[in-house]
Amino acid sequence: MEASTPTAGGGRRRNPRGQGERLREEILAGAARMLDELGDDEGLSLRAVAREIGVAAPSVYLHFADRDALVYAVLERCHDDLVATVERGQTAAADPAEQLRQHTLHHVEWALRHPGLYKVLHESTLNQRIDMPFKRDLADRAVDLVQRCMDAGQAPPADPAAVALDLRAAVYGVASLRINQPRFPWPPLPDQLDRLLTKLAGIGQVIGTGVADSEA
Amino acid sequence: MEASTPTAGGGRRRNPRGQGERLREEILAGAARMLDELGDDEGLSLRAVAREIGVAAPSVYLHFADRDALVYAVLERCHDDLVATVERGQTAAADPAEQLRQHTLHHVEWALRHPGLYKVLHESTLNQRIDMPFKRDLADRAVDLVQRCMDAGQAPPADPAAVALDLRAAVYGVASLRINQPRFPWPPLPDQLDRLLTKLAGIGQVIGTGVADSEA
DNA sequence: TGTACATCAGTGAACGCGCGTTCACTGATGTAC
DNA sequence: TGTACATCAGTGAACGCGCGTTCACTGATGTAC
Repeated sequence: MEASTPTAGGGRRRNPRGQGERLREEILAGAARMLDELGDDEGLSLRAVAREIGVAAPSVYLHFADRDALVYAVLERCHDDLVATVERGQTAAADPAEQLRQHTLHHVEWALRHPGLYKVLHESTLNQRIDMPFKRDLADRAVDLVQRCMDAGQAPPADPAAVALDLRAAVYGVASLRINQPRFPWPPLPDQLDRLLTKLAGIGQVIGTGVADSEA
Repeated sequence: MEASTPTAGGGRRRNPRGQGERLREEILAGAARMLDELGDDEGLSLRAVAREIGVAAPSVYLHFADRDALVYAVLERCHDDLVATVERGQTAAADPAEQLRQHTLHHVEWALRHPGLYKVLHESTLNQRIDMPFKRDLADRAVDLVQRCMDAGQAPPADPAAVALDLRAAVYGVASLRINQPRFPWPPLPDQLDRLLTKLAGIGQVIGTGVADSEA
């Protein structure tokens, strides 16, 4: 009922006093949308973002120091969303192995749902210019899950950091290849991920008997 | 002795009649150098390439229809070089398993030597715009090697295409992560690759006894 | 209740720049007669 | 041997464009007195 529609009729109403931060949100959302379409941070122009949300170009400077700061903010928020999605996806899982499975699956599914953003997050040249400490979050959670699989006897004992690292490389590789070569006839995702989990972490194998049983 | 130096003293001598193709080579080499430094095809400008090799910007059009055509040509040549390097690296190998090992190792080492080019080859948005059939070459060779490992009893029998696909994802993931996050303390490359070959393809395991022996 | 002032949320015009691409040209070298 | 012509390997100037960033500004809303 409150007529707070800011983008009614092509025009944009200025935010009320004290609500200047709303524009920040609009800029972030617009930039995220455009980055996801572009798949490359070099292609994103400040002016295009301003145009997209119906604001003058200099207005962006009210909230971001420069283009890099804007892209960084988008990526931080973007990574938070990825982590939240992965977390949500694994709450229903009964045991560590199933949690790791869901973690991996939801990670790649998020990537395929936001291919451009995933690319920018992991492959943009911004990575070389400045580092993004928030990225360690997801990596740390994966190490933790692998550790818990081992503790629960659902994965053979090994160095959890090394196993998680190999898993990370493979899972990222799967996501990135599918995004970058969308025309290639990739096999079903869950099967491939289960195969990788089994082979790289020993998930799904019966532990301690020497018998390797891999039934779908 | 022949004073054919084309870039002596800051100036560039026009190529002799019938040797117009030489400029094409210079453009390709210059563009490759710049792409390797940029790591992103969007950042490459035609004018910058021309400037780099000391030629007027319109001269590029004598050999390439537009910027995309230039980048495509660089990437094709670049992939050929990668394949040749990998091939050369595996000639000394005694058996298929060692060939696969060398193939993988030289692949990633080439990537780390030419990080920007590897990125552009696999991650540039040009991939979405046009496809690069020459890329299938390396993938096909990997499938072939896996098949031969299985035939030689150096890897457990399985679908070679699936095994090669998983290996490809993991190996690409390893290379790409190391390139995109150069500040991360990655473990030694050969160890990680051997681990992946063992786990994903079964290389280095004793076949047919049920005993999984993984000794370095 | 009035009014001067401060603050907030932006805007419009302008700057200098590098870009992709086009166009008509230049000048050296070969070739036909 | 001479000369007109064709070809080749480029070039210089210009076009229109979108970019990041700056600057002084505007106009609505709150606040002190």
